[in-house]
Amino acid sequence: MNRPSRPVSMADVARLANVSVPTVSRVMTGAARVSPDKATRVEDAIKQLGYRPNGAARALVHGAQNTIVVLTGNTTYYGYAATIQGIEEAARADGTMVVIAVIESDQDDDVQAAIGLALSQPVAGIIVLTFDRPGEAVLRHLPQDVAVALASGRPNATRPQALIDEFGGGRAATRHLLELGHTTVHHVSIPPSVSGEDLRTAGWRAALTAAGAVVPDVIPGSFEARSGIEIGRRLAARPEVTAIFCGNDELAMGLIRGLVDAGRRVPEDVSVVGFDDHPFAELWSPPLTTVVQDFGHIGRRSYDLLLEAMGGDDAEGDHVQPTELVVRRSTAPPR
Amino acid sequence: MNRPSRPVSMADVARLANVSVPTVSRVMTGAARVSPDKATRVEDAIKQLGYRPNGAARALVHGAQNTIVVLTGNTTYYGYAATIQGIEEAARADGTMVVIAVIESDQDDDVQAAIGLALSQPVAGIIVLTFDRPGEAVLRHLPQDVAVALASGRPNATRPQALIDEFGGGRAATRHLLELGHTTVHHVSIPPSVSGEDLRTAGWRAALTAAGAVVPDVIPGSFEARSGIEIGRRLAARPEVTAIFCGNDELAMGLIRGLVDAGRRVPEDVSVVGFDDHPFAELWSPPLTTVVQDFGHIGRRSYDLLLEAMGGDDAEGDHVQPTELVVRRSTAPPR
DNA sequence: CTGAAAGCGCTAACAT
DNA sequence: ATGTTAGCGCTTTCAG
Repeated sequence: MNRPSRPVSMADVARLANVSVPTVSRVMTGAARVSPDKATRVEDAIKQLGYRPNGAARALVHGAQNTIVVLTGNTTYYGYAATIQGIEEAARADGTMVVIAVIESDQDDDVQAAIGLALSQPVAGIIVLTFDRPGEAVLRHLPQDVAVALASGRPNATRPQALIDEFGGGRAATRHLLELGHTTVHHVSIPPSVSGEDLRTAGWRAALTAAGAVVPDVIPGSFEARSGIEIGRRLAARPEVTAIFCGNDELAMGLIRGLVDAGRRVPEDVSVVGFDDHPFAELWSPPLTTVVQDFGHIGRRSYDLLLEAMGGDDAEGDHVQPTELVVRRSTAPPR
Repeated sequence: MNRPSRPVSMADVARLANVSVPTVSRVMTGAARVSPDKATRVEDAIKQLGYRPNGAARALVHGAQNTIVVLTGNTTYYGYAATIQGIEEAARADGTMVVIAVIESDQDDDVQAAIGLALSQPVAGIIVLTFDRPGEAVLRHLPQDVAVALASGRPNATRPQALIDEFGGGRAATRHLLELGHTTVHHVSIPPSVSGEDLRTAGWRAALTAAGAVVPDVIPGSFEARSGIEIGRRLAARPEVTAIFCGNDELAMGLIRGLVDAGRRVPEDVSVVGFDDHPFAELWSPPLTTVVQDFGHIGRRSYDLLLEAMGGDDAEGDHVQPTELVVRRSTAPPR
């Protein structure tokens, strides 16, 4: 494996093809016409030397145009992974590279370190996934002089964002349960991204209030199924709990698991609704009623918004992506 | 949102601090001592101007040292996401940026385009996730003059790689089923990364052969649960099928779903083993017996190997990560 | 300890 | 059409 003495530069190509460096550049970029004769010589030389342009040099000349950074939470969570996949698809179609920077802490110095590292790259713009606390922390530390777009569930007045209608989703889920005849709906929440309440929870509360139903205490959960299991076991002991709306599908699936383990039947004894339409939601037993959101679309959309922002348009492209309730078999009227 | 006229450069800082540009550089990098007086002035100026170093310029000077590229398949698959997470953690601890380039096609031109784009970045090295066909295609197109490490399931003589013992895992899963008393074990395979057989399948075959058991035809599946469901429904009609080893957990969970839908009980009628230990495997009903692999470890390990390769060490660091069978409740002796 | 000068690889502007 | 010159922002000599 002979590691190279020195990478092949444009000058090497020029020398071999017997032309000037700018001519090679013109052949590469197609910025100006080159005589067919020289063009061929250049192309041969490029092939022969295995020349690849140096992105750093290009970026130096006209400020990076083809790399963006995605600031995200733990990418093994389905929502992040799927959103990033959407961003990546859009970017790839555009010839843009995507740098992933994971930020798992909301400590100021961690966040600042990550941002600093990301911005020290030749970067054209940033997409922040603000689905959680670290995401929100990033927003507080982002310099003003970079193009930014958000993919998020919480409206933010100051940045263009691809927004999921979390409020509407939470409300729809709750209404569905109410319409089935449940007197009230309990709620297991995901950790809020800012202090206070996340919007899924707010939608739940609004639906309950509008219907004049009792609003039970929120049961705080994590993002993970494991916490759902435990909560399910606990709730199984409370016969008055007949309908539960969970902040995400992992929680809901875990909850069902815990409920069933403890002897409750779903949906006969307890109805459960999730949020996200995780790939496994449909395969769960029972198949999970949930709020569908198109993460891929959100990702692609946030990329488009970033492009606009990079173009200097101050178009506050608030675009709210509607959610849709999918009724499967984890919900039924109370007995 | 006043987008800046021009980004702040080191020269701006130097001017404001009344020092020369190299002095600012020295303060930033700590490459040489600077008088405390000037150092303070420089630091103040940096803060005041919100100066951030330009990575492209740095990369131009001494060839990118702090960005690596990960070439991967669809990142919404758990295995990829978890491996990438491992790489990212190791890289972050090291102050290295990670560029994700997704390659979903194994068409030569798609692969080449993606590689070209990735390498036009100022990149120090590449990690290729060769769990699938596109991953293997990448290997054929990778230039010789970049540092490369692989995270994969199939040994490759020419590159350092963090290797999962897929063969051993497949064999262990099959043996387990045989030891329970099943006369043979059927196999639903994931798509092989190269023509021929993947190593999970090979391990299955070896275990069967060693035990003198009949080797049934391989049932080809995809990576997704959906295909498992369909196969499960079909297999439910064959009472002689009492034990099935699936190429991954998604397939296994779908398979169980299909089996149960069609009236077969798991594990009473049919035992099922998966591969990967997907986060949901444990939560499935019944909890899935599976082969655990530590993707995070593989990711971190491949990063270390890349570092060695970048250091010029030709250490063919073949490191085989053992797999471990976890027996849960989806397997039992045949009736 | 510090500034001046040179150069990383490329592209844009200017002359031919 | 093509070569020459300059310059992107930074680091690294090299003087002093």
